[in-house]
Amino acid sequence: MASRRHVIADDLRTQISSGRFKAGERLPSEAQLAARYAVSTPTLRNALALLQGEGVVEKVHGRGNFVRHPIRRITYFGGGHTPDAKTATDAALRMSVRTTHLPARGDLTALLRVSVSSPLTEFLCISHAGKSPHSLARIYVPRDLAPADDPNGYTSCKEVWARLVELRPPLAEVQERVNARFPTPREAATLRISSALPVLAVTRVATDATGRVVEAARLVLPSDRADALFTHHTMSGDRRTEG
Amino acid sequence: MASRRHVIADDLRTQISSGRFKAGERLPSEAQLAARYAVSTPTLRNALALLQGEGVVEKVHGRGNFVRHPIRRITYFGGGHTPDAKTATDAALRMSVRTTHLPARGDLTALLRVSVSSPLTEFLCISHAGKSPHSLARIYVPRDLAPADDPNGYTSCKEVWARLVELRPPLAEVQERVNARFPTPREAATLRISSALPVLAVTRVATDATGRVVEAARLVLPSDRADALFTHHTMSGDRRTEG
DNA sequence: GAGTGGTCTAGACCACGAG
DNA sequence: TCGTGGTCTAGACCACTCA
Repeated sequence: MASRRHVIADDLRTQISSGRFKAGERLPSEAQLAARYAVSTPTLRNALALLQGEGVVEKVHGRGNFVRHPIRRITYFGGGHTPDAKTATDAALRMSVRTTHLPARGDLTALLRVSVSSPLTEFLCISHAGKSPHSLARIYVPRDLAPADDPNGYTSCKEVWARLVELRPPLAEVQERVNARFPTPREAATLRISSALPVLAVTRVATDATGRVVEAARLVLPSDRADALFTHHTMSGDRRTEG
Repeated sequence: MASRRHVIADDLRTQISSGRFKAGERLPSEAQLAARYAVSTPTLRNALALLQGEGVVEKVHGRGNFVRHPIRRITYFGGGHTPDAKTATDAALRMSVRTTHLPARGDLTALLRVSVSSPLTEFLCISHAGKSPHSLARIYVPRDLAPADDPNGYTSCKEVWARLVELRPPLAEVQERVNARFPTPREAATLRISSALPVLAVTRVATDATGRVVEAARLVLPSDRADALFTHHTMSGDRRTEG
């Protein structure tokens, strides 16, 4: 009982992996493909949406559907690594930062465990690879732990993070909650992805030894270009409950 | 530039959160809602798909769309916890296990770092809450680390895991790769979810002190009912690269 | 302006669930 | 059998990209 879109997606996938369509190449237009498979455009688009979700195909509005270069995926490393350590592993990634000051409100108060209107600093980080954005991070820290405004502005993410780490106490715990969802229209526009492409949403909360939340972050990773990787080393004597 | 489905989804969401539609209640049929909002059925279904992705609405084929009971989400705990520890946190969860023996093939050989046709044992675990399935796990272990077949069969997951843990050396590292994708048709049927609902896919690889892979697992968590949570404790002197 | 994908329409037919 | 959701059709119109 395979639906039509799956049959078409399977056929295109094998044609791509067999080299019939090469990486970076543009596929025939959706209208042509629909005619070739004798289906309507919505059905063909559903098939392409499957391949897009697998990271095999990339849709670009107004230009066409393109075969993705294989495994140009970025990996988010969880477990205490900062974006700085993350980007260090992939030098090809550019990252832009925008700093804003704002009062705590809504669910941010619960995340950071601060009272309403408590002063916060937001870092809006967008990483790019080539011309298209790859991931989006909104990082919140209490104002007193954020670097003072630099009249020159911070040009690089690295610079901001170096100052941030200077200011704050060592982290004791990093907790990351991960789920899959669709992007908000705003996120889809910022990341230039289809709103039908699921994203990996990571909510990261870092606390110091006193239990104070020193950083909360909301990361949005498009599923077609990013994974998250969590590594846990079991120390001797630290065997978790396994029986 | 809010698309129609987002407007409708927003309206329904506020009606639900305001108590206009109560938890467990059935929404009007899609045809009725489409008429009320003066849109076509596909558009209304897109709006419902958004709410379904948020876990606000649950679709049941042949019966209707239902308002979900709030936050009946299960959490997958990453970082060295086994399913046993996971289920212990939520006693309401039933879990069924099916054991199969199979030779290593395809990407399983790479995951477990064994040669092709190397003997493996697969545990297919499906957790249920109430009558509907909640998550799916395929766990693979080398045959020599798997408990021998019990003529009585293992009735509970707990029993299987107790035997499994007896047999294997203590874990040294647990690595979990997480991404978001759409379920395969098979997964969608097993979990009784729509194939348009994204799932959280976790690939877990556990190695012992010698570097041998003692367990590989593929977990599928429907995004409307499950999160994954990773907690990392920074030991003193174990400050990760942060500068 | 030509060609592309993005969204939507107003139906059709099939598959599922319950009485 | 009936009402439900699941899938699909054959268009339409708008937004974006590029020459």
